[in-house]
Amino acid sequence: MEFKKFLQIESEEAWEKYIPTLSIDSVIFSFHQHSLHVLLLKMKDMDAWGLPGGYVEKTENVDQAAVRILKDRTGTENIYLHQFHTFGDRNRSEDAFSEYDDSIWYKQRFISIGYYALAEYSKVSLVIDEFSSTVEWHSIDNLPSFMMDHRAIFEKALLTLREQVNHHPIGYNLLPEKFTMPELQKLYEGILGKKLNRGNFYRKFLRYDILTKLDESRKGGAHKAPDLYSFDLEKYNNALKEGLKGGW
Amino acid sequence: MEFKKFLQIESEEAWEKYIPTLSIDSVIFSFHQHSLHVLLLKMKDMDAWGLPGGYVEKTENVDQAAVRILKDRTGTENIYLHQFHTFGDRNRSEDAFSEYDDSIWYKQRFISIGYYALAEYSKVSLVIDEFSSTVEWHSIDNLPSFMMDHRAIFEKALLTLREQVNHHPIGYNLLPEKFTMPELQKLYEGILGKKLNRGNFYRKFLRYDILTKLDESRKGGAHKAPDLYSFDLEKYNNALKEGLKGGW
DNA sequence: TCAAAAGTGTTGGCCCTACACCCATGC
DNA sequence: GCATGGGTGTAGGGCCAACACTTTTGA
Repeated sequence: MEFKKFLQIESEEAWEKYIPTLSIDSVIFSFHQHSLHVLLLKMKDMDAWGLPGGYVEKTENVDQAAVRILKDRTGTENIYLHQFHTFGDRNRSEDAFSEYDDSIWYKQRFISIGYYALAEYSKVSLVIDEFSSTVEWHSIDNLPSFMMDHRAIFEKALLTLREQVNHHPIGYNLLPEKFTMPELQKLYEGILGKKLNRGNFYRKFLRYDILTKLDESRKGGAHKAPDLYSFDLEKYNNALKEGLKGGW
Repeated sequence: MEFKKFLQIESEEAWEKYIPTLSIDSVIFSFHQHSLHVLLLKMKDMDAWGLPGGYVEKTENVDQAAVRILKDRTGTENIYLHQFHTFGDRNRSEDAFSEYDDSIWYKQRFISIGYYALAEYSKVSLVIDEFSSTVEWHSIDNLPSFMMDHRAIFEKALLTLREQVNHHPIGYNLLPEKFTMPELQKLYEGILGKKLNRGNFYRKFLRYDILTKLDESRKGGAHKAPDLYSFDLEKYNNALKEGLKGGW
């Protein structure tokens, strides 16, 4: 019963500090081991996994709250963050905390503002919170079962990412400073959920004229060593204003 | 002072009925007289104009609330409605109702969920509410000054419309059943904020293969009578799933 | 030397741009 | 008939898919 007691105490503080009825859920993406990953927490007294989230302090902007929550979980606030949808169905959180008293903060009806974040894998150090027993990256090709409507929130985030891939600096924020064409292509295939033609992808991206080819290649792997590239940030940002041309 | 008294009474009801801190603002678009219009209200004791809005009842879904609010203002609930952004800056509503007591409902800090609506002009009959002195369509090329952050909310709605023009049934919902190519083009030019080449627009849209050419033309105007078209709803919806191809 | 991955060449088709031309209508 | 706007023709270029070929690497 120790955890229940803890929740009771936290609950009292929450009513003082936060805007009621309102929460934030973050879908934090990263890219490593050839695939897109999403950050998930396992709650201490639940079987299912959930997205990292939090609440909005009475005196802070909603966007600031999202940054704060993200920093608490990843140790860094220098992460690309974008609001994508607000989830307001009446019953979306009603089955959680069913064994608790109705007056507990966590048992409210929450309207949740969804943010997606694009994190560079190597720069993130995962931080666990008091509510969770585990915090882990999960490949989006192999996800566990989610609590409440978090599956739908994740799906909506991925769909939004897909729609915005030509207008937002998605490649830049998910890849390390230096990367190869095959890595970039894998990232795009993960976001779009389909295979792309290798040669055509290669040339299409070069045609955008937003990459700098470096005088190095990725040694160490088997087979031919691929060239390394980085983004030309000025050209990249200019191109994104108009949107990268052509569909996927 | 009659209006102030009225607000006091409404305020007490509001605390009972609605989720606190949360509001909805709607950007209702229509198309007529060759240009995009947006529905605006003038508050009774303010100079500036505002977007129609409302609050979420404690027992309804947020999406349902948006439909209800829209119906109250337009007399119909058969309107395309889409959530586009949530506005949560701490100070966004702080200068409104400054001469009222802090305990009044309307003086809370509101986080507002923005919806855009696409209304067919001829099917809407404007309904005024008790807070407003005027309700009017305004051409987006000639807008008055707005209250609070409603200008930013409108801009964000228009930008979203622009980004989603290939994925959402925007033409279908803003035009009457039968329309001409020049009308369709004007609509697109209004949304995109730029002129398009006539002949190329014409052929590009025909190539989508989502229009039915009718055996009629729009008589009565000067010059050559343009052909009338309507959307082939089945083909249209299929095409939108993948998104209409090509940029603007 | 061989398989596999990376880089590059090639070809035909489609769409886009730009501009030009014809057609229909009200004045 | 003439100005105006609507419908259509056309030539050039760019992008794209598909596929094949060459190069580089580790085993």
